[in-house]
Amino acid sequence: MAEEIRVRFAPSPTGKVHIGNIRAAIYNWLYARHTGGRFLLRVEDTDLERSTPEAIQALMECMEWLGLDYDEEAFYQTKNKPRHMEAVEKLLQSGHAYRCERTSRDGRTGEVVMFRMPKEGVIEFDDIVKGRMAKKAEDVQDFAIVRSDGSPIFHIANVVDDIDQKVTHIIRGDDHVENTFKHICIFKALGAPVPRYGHLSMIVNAQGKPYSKRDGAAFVGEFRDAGYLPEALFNYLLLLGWNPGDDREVLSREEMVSLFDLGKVHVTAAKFDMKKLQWMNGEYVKRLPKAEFKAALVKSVEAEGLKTDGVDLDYLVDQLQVRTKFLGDMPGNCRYFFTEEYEFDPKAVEKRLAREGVKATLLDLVERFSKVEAWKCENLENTVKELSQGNGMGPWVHPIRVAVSGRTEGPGLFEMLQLLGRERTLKRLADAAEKYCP
RNA sequence: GGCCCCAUCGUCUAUCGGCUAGGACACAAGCUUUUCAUGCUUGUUAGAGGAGUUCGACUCUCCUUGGGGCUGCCA
Repeated sequence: MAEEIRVRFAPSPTGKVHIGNIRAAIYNWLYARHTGGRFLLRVEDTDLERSTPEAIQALMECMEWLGLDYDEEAFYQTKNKPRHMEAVEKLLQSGHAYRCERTSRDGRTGEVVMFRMPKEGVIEFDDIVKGRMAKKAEDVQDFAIVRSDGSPIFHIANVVDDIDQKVTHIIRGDDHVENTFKHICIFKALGAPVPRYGHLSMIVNAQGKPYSKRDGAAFVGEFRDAGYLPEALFNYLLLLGWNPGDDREVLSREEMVSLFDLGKVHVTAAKFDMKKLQWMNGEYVKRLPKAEFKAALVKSVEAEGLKTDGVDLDYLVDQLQVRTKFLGDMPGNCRYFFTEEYEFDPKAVEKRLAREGVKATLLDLVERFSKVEAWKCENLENTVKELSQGNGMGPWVHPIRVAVSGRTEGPGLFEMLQLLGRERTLKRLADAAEKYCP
């Protein structure tokens, strides 16, 4: 039987999950799901100040939001400290480590434990994404594995945890390549099998530097709060460094799992393109089941303390879904359907209402619309068509739109009027004529 | 400075020696049209530079240039 593949996502719970980090999680998850292996979570909570229960909670929420479910119980690094120290003891006894007086960068002096690097030979490994990697042992310095306060340092904790969690493939950020040469030596010194490695390129900004919060939204939570759909973020991040080999871009989770190939992940850094993410989100919003979109609409409306009574929501969804790029745009882009306290865009008023003759036009429309028998968009459209006599409906359509919605864009005008209903339409036309027209 | 890695449209990318270099985002134009979108059609834009290998190189090799990573008692 083939060895079971076990990968892990090992974030430090700092309260916010960076997109570069979550992309590593995505690739790990996909690799595990594709190969039928296990995706493990290890919380590297050794930084006691930042590792609060709230931070861990936030991390878990981000993973759940993206559908990154993990197998087995979450592993907490702090709980494995005895094992870290056991390993250190073993290294000390075998001569792979030694105690040493040292002064740290920030001026602390004390006795630390150093790992002894081999002094000759070549350390090499086959990186699943970067290919053959090699480095002369002499180019890697000895490094500390236990602080002067007795606490284990990342390098030893990381390796011991990977051994204890039986991790077979370590898929992590590019910034760890240099560490890998060190870690391989630790695995060997401990007599443990060296796992396979795959190093992921970084997500960078327009300047080619690592993408950070200075460049825009950089944490998963920010995208969630901005109204991005988890599947859209997931899909976009996946495409940033991998593709199925054909022109498909919008992929279902099943397709992703079956097509994903770690060996085809790109070596080069990828620039984060918010515009394309936005497009991707629009694709997912369009594909959302109507019921789901409707639920989001209702939720957003009620969140503002408004009621959805009296509005044909299903018909509104038909009109709205195709022109909504972010669920977060609601209810802003359709607020006027649910309240009489909708805002008027000053520019729209200026251009479409505050003109000579518009008042008469609107009042005339009130007259004509009130005679329409069935309040259906076709009938309303016919009414205006009669007025325009085939010369274009602009002179009527634009003022009506601004009068009833306060804005210049939105669903088809007559669909909009149908949704608003006769009473509200007539009142809004009359009120706007009074309030904004000369 | 030292070590490691990388290099196709503005961006994400296809190409695994045969290329009139394809797709997507963005941008522009057109169609549809009452607006904004959607949808459809079309267009502009790419192989960093130089050697070599080869019948043939974007694809392989080397150099140069440019970019990035690492060089902690951070992870």
